[in-house]
Parts: sequence; structure tokens; C-alpha cells
Amino acid sequence: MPELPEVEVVKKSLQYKVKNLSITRVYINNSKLRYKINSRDFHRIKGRKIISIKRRSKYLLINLSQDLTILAHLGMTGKFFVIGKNNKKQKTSFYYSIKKDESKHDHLTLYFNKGIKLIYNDVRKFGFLKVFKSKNLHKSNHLKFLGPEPLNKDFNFHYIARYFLDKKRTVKNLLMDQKFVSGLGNIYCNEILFLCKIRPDRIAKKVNTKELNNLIRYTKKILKISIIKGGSSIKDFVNTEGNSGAFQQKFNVYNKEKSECNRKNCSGVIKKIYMSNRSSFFCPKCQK
DNA sequence: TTCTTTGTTCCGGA
DNA sequence: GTCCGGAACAAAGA
Repeated sequence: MPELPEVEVVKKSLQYKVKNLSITRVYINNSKLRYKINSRDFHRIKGRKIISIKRRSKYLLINLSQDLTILAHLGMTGKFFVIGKNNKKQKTSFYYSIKKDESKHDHLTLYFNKGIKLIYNDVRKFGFLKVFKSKNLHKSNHLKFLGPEPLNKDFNFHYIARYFLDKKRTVKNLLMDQKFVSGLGNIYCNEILFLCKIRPDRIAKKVNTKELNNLIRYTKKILKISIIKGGSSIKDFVNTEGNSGAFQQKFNVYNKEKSECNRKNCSGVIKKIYMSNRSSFFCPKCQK
């Protein structure tokens, strides 16, 4: 389940592998995603060059020459693979050896020169790919309501203190709300609240100043560490070489129901509750 | 068979 | 009118 750090890692991987390449051919293997892949839009990108790859929240923005941009969201299981037939470093064989029939979930293949290919693969089809005119992108409903990037300076104590001031919602639901802060998903929200010693079902306006400062500090810290470690993900995320993120063993609470709390001198037992149909994990002893 | 996952949308209660 | 949580939905696999 790619969240901000995983998407950031994919971005860097794509920058390294496909930036400056020109698209020679477009093939739609399977248009069925969250939104149907628009055949006409995608055939229009033929002949264009990949100028840059950026990230906003959990979205990838693949900027092409002549002012078109591919907006990609990986959903739960979306993956990009780069296949370079003439380049052994790109581990093409690895992709085909993950599962023999993995390619049956390929949705889009972009061909470049020298046999290089970029494939979008999505088992559960919750991701999507859309083409926008670059100048219209910021107006799209996907991007225009997004709150600040958690790693940016405008996500700071003053912002969240003001936001939390009169909110009767729970802290976890707020963190999950992309209008409040964009890019956090269920896994990181659980982990952040553990580090902050805040129960996920605490009412936002009852969070004190010290805790708000911790929220900022630990949110930025865990995201930065995860990006450095190559993105986390429980089981579905792979970067463009098909490697799982290296951070996956490091979770304190996510999926750790009935495990003993990792905090020193705590010895609480991790509990699982449901909030807004999402699983929440916390230590009832040290998270208040 | 049931549960899990994301983000959006809709609905009803407070 | 606004805020908020809950349910439903898309799909596939364990």
C-alpha cells in the first residue's frame, strides 16, 4: 500500500530510469482501472519525451514534452516496472520471476528506444492513469483539494494547532484526511501516533501543545527515514526493479495486534480497533 | 465466506 | 448550514 515515502521512492527510481526518454509506442494491455484508461489520450502521448517526474501527495506527475502530463495514482497495488533488454543493471529477469503470471495484471506499456519499456501493473485495480494538459493539472479534482505536503514548511505547529483547535474529530481521522495533510495513509498514521504516545481515537481539540509539536516532529521524521530506507510497504509495494522496500520490518504497531509494545519499560499489548472502516493499532498502556 | 486495502461519494445524525 | 462518522463502492486474493 504505497503511501508518500513509497511514491517518492518510485519517483526517484523513474527519474533515474526513464527521464529524457521518448515514447515510441503506447500499448494498453488492460484499460480497466479505477478510471478506465482513455485510449485516445494515451495514444496522443506517442512521440513525446519524458521531461520530469514529480510527486504530489501519493500522486506521480509524469511531465511530457508539449505540455501533457500523466497523472498516476498507485492505489493499493499499483507498480511500475522498467524493462531494459539491453541493460543488465535493470534486472529484467527479476520482474518476470516474481510470479510467472504477474504480467496478466499489466495495464499499460510505454515503449522507448533501445528496447526499454515502462509497464504499469496493478493487481487490484485501485490505481489509475490519466493524461492532462499540464496547465490544467492543478485544477483537477485530484489535486486541488489537497492539504500541505507533510515534509514542507507549511505543515508546522501553527498550521495544525489552528486546525485542531475546534475539531471534534479523532486525531487519526484527521491525519488520514488528505485535505488536512496529504500523503499519509493508514500505516504511517498508526506509526506516527505510536511515536507521539497519542491514542488514535483521541479528540483532536484535546491534544495539547507538546503533543502537537510531537505530531509535527515525528510525522516528518518517520517519512524522511522511510524515504531514505527505500519506502516501506507491508507486502505489495515494489520499486521499479521489483524490490520490496527495506523498511518493512520496522513497524511498531501496524499489524501487530496482541504483540508486546516495543517501547522501553511499557509491556503493554497492542490493540486493534476499527475507525471509519480502517484498522487502527495502538498500545493502550503508553498511548493516551 | 469473510476480511483487507484506498480515496471518493453519499447519507443521516448531532 | 456545518461537522462528523459510517457505509458503499471499485477488485482480487488469502
